[in-house]
Amino acid sequence: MDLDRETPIYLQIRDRVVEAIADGDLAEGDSLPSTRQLGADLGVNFHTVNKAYDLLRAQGLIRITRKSGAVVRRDARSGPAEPGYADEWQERLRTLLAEAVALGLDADEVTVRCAAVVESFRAKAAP
Amino acid sequence: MDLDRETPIYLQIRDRVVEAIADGDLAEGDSLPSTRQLGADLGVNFHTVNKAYDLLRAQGLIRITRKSGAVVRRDARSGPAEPGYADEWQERLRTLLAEAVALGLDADEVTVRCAAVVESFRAKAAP
Amino acid sequence: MDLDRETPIYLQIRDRVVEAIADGDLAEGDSLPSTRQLGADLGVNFHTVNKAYDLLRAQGLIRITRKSGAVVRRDARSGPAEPGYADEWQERLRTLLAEAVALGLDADEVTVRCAAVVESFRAKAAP
Amino acid sequence: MDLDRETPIYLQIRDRVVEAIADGDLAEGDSLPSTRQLGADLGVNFHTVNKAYDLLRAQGLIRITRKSGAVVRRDARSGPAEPGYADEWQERLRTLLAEAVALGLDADEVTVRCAAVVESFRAKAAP
DNA sequence: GTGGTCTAGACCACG
DNA sequence: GTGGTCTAGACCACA
Repeated sequence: MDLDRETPIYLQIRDRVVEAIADGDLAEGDSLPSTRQLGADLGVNFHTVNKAYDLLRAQGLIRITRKSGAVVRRDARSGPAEPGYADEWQERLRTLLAEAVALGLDADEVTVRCAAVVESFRAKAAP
Repeated sequence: MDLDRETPIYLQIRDRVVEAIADGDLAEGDSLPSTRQLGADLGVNFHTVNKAYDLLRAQGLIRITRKSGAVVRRDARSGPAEPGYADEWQERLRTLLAEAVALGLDADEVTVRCAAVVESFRAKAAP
Repeated sequence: MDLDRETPIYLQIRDRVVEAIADGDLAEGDSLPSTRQLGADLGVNFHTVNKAYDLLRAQGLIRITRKSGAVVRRDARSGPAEPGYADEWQERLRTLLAEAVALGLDADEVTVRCAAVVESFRAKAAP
Repeated sequence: MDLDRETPIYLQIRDRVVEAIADGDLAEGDSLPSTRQLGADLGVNFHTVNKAYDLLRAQGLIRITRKSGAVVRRDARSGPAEPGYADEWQERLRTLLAEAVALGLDADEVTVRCAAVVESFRAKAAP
């Protein structure tokens, strides 16, 4: 977690969890650390962790119970995405790719890098 | 331009300009509307447009002169990206793709959509 | 800070911070006053201070977080400059030195004064 | 003259003239092109050139008469600078050098580059 | 309590 | 007529 980055900490935490799920490091049913625990580990306020978990819950990636804390609710194998999500997501993808293209990244280079990222998820999640 | 969105207006404006450049709708040398003009068109304060333009200038995409206003300084054909940019960009790409994968978008589906977006840029910019 | 000067206030603020870093009065990790605080101290609007800090961030000299405000991110000891920066900078140096020479400052005098300034940075930063 | 630069055109014109004097390309008594002529050559309004000449006159580098137009009034050999000028100039020098140092240019490197610029003036002006 | 965003209006610099 | 600067005040996001 890079405390001196422009993206808010709670978003960074969410992003790391999301990537861990995509990587297969976190699978359906796995428990996340308690907010206080993770907050202590990262050196941030547990409210900040709370906010990140809240976001993940809102997206349906985890569920939060008083008893067992935060648990991964879905991963890459848990079934297809919600209808409509893909299109909304592609809008954001389009914005991100446009930036790279406009700034001079070759179209082929962009494709290659997309493929590389996807492969990194596939490779780690498959076995 | 969606004023009721969570992303700041000035970022939305920047994103639209970046996409227009990637699409080829804006090419090197083209003029952008004046800040006051675009502000009036969008129903936002010209300072907000100013901030968007300032960001675009900081990224090297446009140049701003008092005389001719904002002019596109580089497009997809203007030469390679800054060294190091691609890697920084890929970090953000990884985060975005991870979200899709975690939420159940098939890896192949992700690849296909990346390719589709890239092609849309290539198709419009090429001819 | 001279409010009745031709150089914009926000640039004067930036310059003072840059000089403080070069002098070693501000070192990596040091905090800058909050924008509202410094604004009040200087008798200027906090937006003006904000603009100065924004410039410093764009140059990589400080980082800004909502929590801890503005913090010095690099000083003279933080490693080499960006490639290409030195040449761009030398262009500006050439313009400034040319003025002194044209107005009758002896070439030796110019050299001596350059050395004196550099030494003042070295002396204060070294111990 | 770089029309798409952040520095105002009239300042760029002034800077080029100042450098030409420091370089010895323009010597005391030499004539500058008429404002309309130079404006046409550079593709800018002659009022803009006028403003540049006005600045040069204010600094005492040229004199302007209706009859002979703008003429170089002093160059590097025309005698010592005005008292007090050197100190005011050094303030600006300090700001510029501080930036380089803060951004990681080595103190020795700065000294070397200062010397290189001074030498370039000496070499061209001497013979 | 910190910075971020947005609005609003004034005046100036540039060309 | 263009952008640049500065002021001012409001509300929100973050920690």
